[in-house]
Amino acid sequence: MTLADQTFALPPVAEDRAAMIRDHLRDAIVDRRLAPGTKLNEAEVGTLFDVSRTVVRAALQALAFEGLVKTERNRGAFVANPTPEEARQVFASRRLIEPGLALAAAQRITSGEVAAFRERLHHESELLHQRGPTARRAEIHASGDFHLLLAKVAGNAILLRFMEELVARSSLVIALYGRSGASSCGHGDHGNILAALEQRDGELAGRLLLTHIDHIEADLDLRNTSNLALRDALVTDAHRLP
Amino acid sequence: MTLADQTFALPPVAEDRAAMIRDHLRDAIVDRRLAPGTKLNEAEVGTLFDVSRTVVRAALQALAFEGLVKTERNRGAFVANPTPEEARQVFASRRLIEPGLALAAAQRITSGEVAAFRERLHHESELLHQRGPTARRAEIHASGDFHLLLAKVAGNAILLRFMEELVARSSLVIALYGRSGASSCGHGDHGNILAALEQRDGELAGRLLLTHIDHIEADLDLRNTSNLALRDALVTDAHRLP
DNA sequence: CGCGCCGAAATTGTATGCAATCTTGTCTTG
DNA sequence: CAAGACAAGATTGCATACAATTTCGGCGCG
Repeated sequence: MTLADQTFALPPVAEDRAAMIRDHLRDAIVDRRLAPGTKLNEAEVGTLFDVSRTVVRAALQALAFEGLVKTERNRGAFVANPTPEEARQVFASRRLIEPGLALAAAQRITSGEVAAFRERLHHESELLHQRGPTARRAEIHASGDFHLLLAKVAGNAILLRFMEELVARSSLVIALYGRSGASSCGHGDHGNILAALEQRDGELAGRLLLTHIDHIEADLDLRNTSNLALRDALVTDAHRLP
Repeated sequence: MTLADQTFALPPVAEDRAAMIRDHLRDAIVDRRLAPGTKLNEAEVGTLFDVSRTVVRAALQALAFEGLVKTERNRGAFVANPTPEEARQVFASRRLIEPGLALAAAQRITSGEVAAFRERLHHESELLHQRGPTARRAEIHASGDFHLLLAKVAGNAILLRFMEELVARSSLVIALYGRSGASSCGHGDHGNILAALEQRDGELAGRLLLTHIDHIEADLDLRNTSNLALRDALVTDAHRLP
C-alpha cells in the first residue's frame, strides 16, 4: 500500500552515508576529476558532503583497501599514485583473471545479458564519436564497465570484487601513463569478445581478452621510473624524507 | 647506537593499534578460536584490547573488507559464515589464480626462497605428527602459509593480497564444512609442488596445485544448503527475517 | 644568501557523549 | 496459554572534543 511504499521510499536516500561518499570519491578518481596525488583532507571532504570526519574516515579507509587511495599515518589520505611496477602488476593480474572469467561467462551467459552487453557497446561507440573531456571520462568509465559486466556474468562474487578493484586501478594507471588519451579501447575489441561469448567460445574470448589487454598496455609509457618518480615526488610528497 | 635502538625499540609496540587488533582478530578467526557467526561486540573487543570503540570499528571494517567479518547495519559485526556457494567461489578463485602464481614463481624462485619453503614444509610435517587442537590450528595456519609464500615468490603484490584473502576465507570454509578435521593437507602435495618449482617447471607446479585444491575441496561437505542453511540460521541470526 | 631551528596553525588519531535502532523480558489480551 | 504490544536495557551510528603529530612561516646564525 501507500504506507509500505513510503516507508521504502524515504530512507534509501540516507541509507549508508560512508558508502555513498566512498562511491562518489571513487567515481571522481576513476573519472580523473581527482588527479593522482591529490590530498583528500578529511574536514574538507566532510563539509563537502555535510558529514563528520568519522564518516569520511570510513570512506577513505574503504578506498585505501581498494588501492585507490594511499594513507600515511599522521599525514592523511592521497589519491593513489601507482608506480610503473604497480601498473604492470595490475595488468598482469588482469591477464591472469580475465580469461578465466571469459571461460565461465561463455558457459553461463544468457540472451538478456547479451542484450545488456550490446547496449553498453552501443553507448561506448557513441562516446567514441564525441569530443571533449566529459566524453573521454565517460568513455573510460564505459570501457571499464564492459569488463565488470563480464565479471558479473561469470557469476563469481569474489572475482567480481577483485575485478572492480583492478578496473578502477587500471583507470588510474591509464590516467598517469596513458600516451594517447583515447586509444584505450578504440580497437573494437569489445565487440569481438562479445561475439565470442555469444558463440559460447570461452577459449576464443579469453584469447581476445589477452590481446585486448595487450592493446591497452601498449598505449602506456611505463619506461623506467627515474624521471616519472621524480615528478611524483615533487607533486605529491616532496617534504617527507628525513 | 643504543639511542637509535631505543627509538626503534619503543614505538613499534604501539605503532598502529587498529592494525594490531585487526591482525589479532584475523588470527583468532583463521585459527578457529572464534567460531563463524560469533558476534564481535565493539565495546567488548575494546575493553579486551584497552582501546576505544573508534579503533575497534576501524579494525572490524578492515576485516569486513577481507570477507572474514560480516557487518549488518545497527546490528554489529559477526565472524563470517560463508554459504556453500561462497565456499565454491573461494576455491574457484584459487583454482584460477594459483596456477598463474606457480608459473611466475617457477621463473623467479631463488635458492634462499627454496630454503624458506623447505623450512616451512618441515614445520608442517612436524605439526602433522602432533595431537591436540593447538597443533591442528597451527597446521591449518602453516598450510595456508605455504600458499602465501608461493604468492610472495611470484612477486605480484596485488595477487598476494588477493591470496591472503582467499587463504583466510578458505580456513573459515574448512572450519565450517571440513569433514575430517585433518586431511586438508596430509597428502604431501606441498612437497611435490615445491619440487616442481625447484625444477622451474611452472606448468607442472600449476597442475599439482590444481589437484591439491581438488584434494582440499574433496574433503568438504558442500551438499546443498537446506539443512546446513537451517543450522546456520539457527546458530547465527534466527531473529532477522521479517 | 643559504640553512637549520622554533613556534603557531593545521591536520590527523583517539576517546567520549548523545541520538537512533535493535534486543529482550514482561505484561496485557484474546 | 499463546501471541502481540510495549518499555527498559544494550548496542551501534555519528558528531564532537581533545591530544598528538605534522606542516609551514619566520627568525637567527653561520
